[in-house]
Amino acid sequence: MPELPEVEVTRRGIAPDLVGRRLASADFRVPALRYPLPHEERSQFVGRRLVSITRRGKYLLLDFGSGHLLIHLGMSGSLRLVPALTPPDKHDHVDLVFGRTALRLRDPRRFGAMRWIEGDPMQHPLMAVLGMEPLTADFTAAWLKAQLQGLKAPIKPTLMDGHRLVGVGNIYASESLFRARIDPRTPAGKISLQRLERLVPVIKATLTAAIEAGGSSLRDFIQSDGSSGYFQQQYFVYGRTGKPCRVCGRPIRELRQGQRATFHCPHCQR
DNA sequence: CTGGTCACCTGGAAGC
DNA sequence: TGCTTCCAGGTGACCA
Repeated sequence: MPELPEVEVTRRGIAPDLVGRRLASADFRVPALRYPLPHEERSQFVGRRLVSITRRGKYLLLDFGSGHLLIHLGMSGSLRLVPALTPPDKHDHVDLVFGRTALRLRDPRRFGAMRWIEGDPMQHPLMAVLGMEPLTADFTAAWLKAQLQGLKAPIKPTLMDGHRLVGVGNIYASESLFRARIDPRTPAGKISLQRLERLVPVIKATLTAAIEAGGSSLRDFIQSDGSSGYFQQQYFVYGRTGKPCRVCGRPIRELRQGQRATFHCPHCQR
C-alpha cells in the first residue's frame, strides 16, 4: 500500500510513541530486504535516543543523532508498534525495541529497504536522486511544465517517476489524473500550462485527503493484532475496471503502461 | 538524456 | 479439489 499518504500516516502513527526514547535492541530475522540489513552498523544506533522521524518521498528517516536509519516499505511493507516480546509472524523481519514497545517491520515481498546512513542523509545516493516533494509550495504548475518540457512519454508513468516527483504511486497517479480530467496516455510534454494548473492542486488535494483519511486509523499502529493500519479509500477509478464512472456512469477502462495497470474514464479524461 | 523492459519476492485470486 | 497462471501499492539496473 505504501505511497506517500500511507508512509506519512505511518510516520504520524509511530512518531509520538518513539521519539525521545532509547533504542534498546534491534532484531533482524532475515539477512536482507532489497539490500543487506544493517547488521554490522547495528552498534551505531543501538543505545541511541531517537531524535525525530521525518519523511522524504516514500522513505522514512529515523534520526538517531549519530546517523539516520532509512526505511522504505516497498510494495508490501508495513510498520506497527507491538509490545516487546510479541512473537513474530512469518514475515515480521525486523524489530526495533524501544523499552516496552517494539517497532515491527513486516514485508512479505521484501522489496522494502532499511539502511544506516552517516552524515547528511540527503547526500546519500538513494536520497540525492529524489525529485520534488508534492506537498510543498515549490511544487507548482510552472515547475511541472518545465519538467515535462519535450517529454513524449505518457503523463501517468511520468508522474510516478520518483526522480522528478516523489510520492505519487500507481493508485494516486490514476486518481489524480481522473480528478484533473487528463487522459493518462497524453504525452507529458504536450499538456498545456492551463491543464497543469488544474493537475498540480489536484495532486496535492488527493494526497492530503488520503493522509487525512488515514488519520482516523492512526490508532491501528499501536494495535498488536496485526490489523493493517492502513485505510480503505473511496477510489474514483483505481481497481474499478468495468464499473460505472462515478461522474458520468460510463465504464471505467483499464490499460497497461510500463507493466502497471492504469485506470481511467475515456469520457471524463481527454 | 529519454524511453522501454526486466528483476527482485511472496501470496492471494482467478482460471482451468 | 488441485494445479497453473497472473497479478499486486516500488524502484534500481540495464539496454537501445
